Amino acid sequence: MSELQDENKLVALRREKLGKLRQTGVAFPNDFRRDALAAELRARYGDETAEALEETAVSVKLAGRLMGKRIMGKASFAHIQDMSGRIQIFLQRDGLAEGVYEEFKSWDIGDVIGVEGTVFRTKTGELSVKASNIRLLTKSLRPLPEKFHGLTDAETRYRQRYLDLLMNEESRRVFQLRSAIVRYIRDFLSERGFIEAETPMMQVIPGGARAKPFVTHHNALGLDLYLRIAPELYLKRLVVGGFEKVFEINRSFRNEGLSTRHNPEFTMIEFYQAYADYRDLMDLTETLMRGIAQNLLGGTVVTHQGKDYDLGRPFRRMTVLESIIHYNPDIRAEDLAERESAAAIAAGLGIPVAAGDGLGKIQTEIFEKTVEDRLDEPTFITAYPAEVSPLARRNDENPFITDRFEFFVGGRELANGFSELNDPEDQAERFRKQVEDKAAGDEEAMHYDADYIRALEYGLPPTAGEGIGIDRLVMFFTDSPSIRDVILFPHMRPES
RNA sequence: GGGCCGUUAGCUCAGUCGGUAGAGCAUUGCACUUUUAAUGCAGUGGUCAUUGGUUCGAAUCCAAUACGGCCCA
Repeated sequence: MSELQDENKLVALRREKLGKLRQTGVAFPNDFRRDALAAELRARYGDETAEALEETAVSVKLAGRLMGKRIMGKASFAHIQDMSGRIQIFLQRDGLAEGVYEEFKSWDIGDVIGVEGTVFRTKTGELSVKASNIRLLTKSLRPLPEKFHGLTDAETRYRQRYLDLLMNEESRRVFQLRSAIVRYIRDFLSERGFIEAETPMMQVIPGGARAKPFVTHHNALGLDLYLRIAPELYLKRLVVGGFEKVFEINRSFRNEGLSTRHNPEFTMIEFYQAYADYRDLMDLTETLMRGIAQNLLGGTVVTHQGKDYDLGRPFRRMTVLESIIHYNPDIRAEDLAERESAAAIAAGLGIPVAAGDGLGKIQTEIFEKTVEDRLDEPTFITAYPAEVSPLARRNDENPFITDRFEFFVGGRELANGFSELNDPEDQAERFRKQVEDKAAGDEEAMHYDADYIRALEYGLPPTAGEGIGIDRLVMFFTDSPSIRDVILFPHMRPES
């Protein structure tokens, strides 16, 4: 059976129409130029009366996709949608050149058309364009989803995002807001003197995070390479090189499962500032979060999954240990201070404790299990154990912990920052510990990065750095329950 | 990786106790010069995810597989 016969009849019919277009001229013309967008017309003429519009009779050229068609004999209404939104067009047989109206009647919903006409207001008050000329610019062969219910099937929305964007205003809003958030962050840092950098995504030694990497292969070099799990170590090399304020917004890759919070490739911003510490970055983070809300959402209150979060109030700050005790009134500080008693608490919570796990690791796991998802209000958690923070600077008073924070809101970690470890000998020691862990079977443990140590030996100025998960940040600000709703093309298993 | 749920027309969805497959929208034809989920009349459209099993008979019951969703790890 040929592909054509096999095809849906709706498609076959449209393909026939395309065949006729090919015979009569250029089937896919690209000589139409528009001079207006739907939303611009609404903004400029939305408040003008029908009489005023009729008097000025403003001429416009619009282009967009035909999204609705109402034919009433010798007159028709239709809606076209462009990147700014929709607007109605009105056509009368006698207002168009000979035969054009009949052509229009044969066009299909989904076709891309160009319209010339004048702005007016209909009897029912809708701002519209009365067409004086109309052209088919791109024939659409496949029928769009239904006009009223639209496209709701999650799988189709993710696999065929173009349909989702075409049909769902909410989806357009999410990705427009995502773009605005990224731009805001870029401007925010640029205004503060940060330089934007692009560091390798293919790395010989994957570093900067605890995660399993993807492996790829370079044929000419005969070399396995890893897709980066974080840009961190390269950005700090740039600080060594004198880029004292530097940032990067781009993809990292982690070879782990998929969920509503994890996509194998995800976008992070990391930024580093010399002569600053983790407290400076907490302040900066607070300013940034508040700024996004105020500038892009119009106020400091963010609604996420049915709850309101006021980013206008100062964010709560507490240490890992304080938070454990706060959320677990039955756990005593003394019991968290010794490995043995802490391990007993962990065991009681069903957390598996390995022989090699130190007190810091155990504390962190108790924190993750009993506190993280309850950190609803915007909160900085500080004082993470050095054991779980192999790149962070130790606290001056208490070397067991680091000068580090994570930022949580809505029960999710959005950011991780710390004063950077710039002692090359301590860093080398911690890499060696990671290598031991890796040898003992910890697949997420870090590699020893000798070049990074060499860079530190030249001297990394005292620096603070931070990473923010852009996808999760966008989830929060766009009220999206799944990371797939904020990634244009989320990872899916191949079809069939 | 585990548990639960889903997959029926292009889209959104019904489908009772196992008895030859339904609606709305879209689409086709006709009518209609201010409609907006246009309207009226008449049509077309199906590998019921896939494979196997049970049965006289399977969209429906059973099993496996694929893909997806939610929850858990």
